[in-house]
Amino acid sequence: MSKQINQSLREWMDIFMHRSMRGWSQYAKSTGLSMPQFSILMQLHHKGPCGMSQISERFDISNAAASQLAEKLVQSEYIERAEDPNDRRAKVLQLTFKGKDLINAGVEERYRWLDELVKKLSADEKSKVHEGLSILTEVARKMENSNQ
Amino acid sequence: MSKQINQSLREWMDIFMHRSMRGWSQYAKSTGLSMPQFSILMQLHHKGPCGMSQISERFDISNAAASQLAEKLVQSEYIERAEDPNDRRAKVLQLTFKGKDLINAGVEERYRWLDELVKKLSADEKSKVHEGLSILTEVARKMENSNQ
DNA sequence: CTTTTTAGTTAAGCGGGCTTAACTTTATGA
DNA sequence: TCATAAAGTTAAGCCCGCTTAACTAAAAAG
Repeated sequence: MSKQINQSLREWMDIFMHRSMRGWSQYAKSTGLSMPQFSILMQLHHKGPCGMSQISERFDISNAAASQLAEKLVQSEYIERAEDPNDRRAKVLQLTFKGKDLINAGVEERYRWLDELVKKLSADEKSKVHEGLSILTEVARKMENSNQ
Repeated sequence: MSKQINQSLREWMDIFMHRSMRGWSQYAKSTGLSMPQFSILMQLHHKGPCGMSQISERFDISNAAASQLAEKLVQSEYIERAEDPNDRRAKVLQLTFKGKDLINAGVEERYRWLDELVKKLSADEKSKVHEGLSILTEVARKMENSNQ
């Protein structure tokens, strides 16, 4: 049994990860942004506003590199860089509307692929998939939160 | 019902994609390879041996760029570049043992995270997850194959 | 059997990401 | 309060990926 579930998780991961990584990098390319720049937008989308140092930690680059990347994103109006009211040394980075639109369009594209999948399922299959995924998602979320 | 399943697919995608993309890019970095180089290894891992032109098509870069990237991977012994016996203009790129090891280690790392997840599930939950994922994987595989 | 097309390589040059080093400004602590 | 640490910025310089252009060699087409 434990063998079986591991097997199905692995197959699923191989297919889905490859597919979606390809999708994201193609989308990033189509926007004209480099992967590092695009990844910062994704990070802000996923985790919300943060400071410059969180970016450099998250991507394991120097503060200088983070600052330069952020500068470009500010120039192209995908993010906003404001002074942190609690610490005037620090900055708060967050997506502008333009930035949010860009990411959301990418997310939608990915969703569309999922929708195609769902269309091919019977009602019974849908409910089984739903059940399985809900379980997985919930436990994954718990793990993410407890790990930090 | 269709609403529900879409919802669960989306939540799941948001969490898992973010997590695994972060994992892969950190792993790529830890190997000392650039993302473009690493992606070529992933592609060969996923789809098997192929020619230079398939690489340039897949990543939407020029033949020249593909050739240069491949050259570096050959130099560092992650791939092998041989003449195609059926067409002496063409080359066949494939992973060496060293290249396979590198990718497999990354895959294993990702699997380990999944295993952590599975540990937190009850027997009943495991079987439900297994059932749902098997359905999804199968339909996804069919779609991949029919799309090309 | 020539002509054209296809697969790949090589070199020059551009632009981007990253690092280190030097600097400014603000917060913290002895 | 004065020294030190922390958050960001800026500039110089390196490496890398990518493109275009010029090329070789082999296959396909006429």
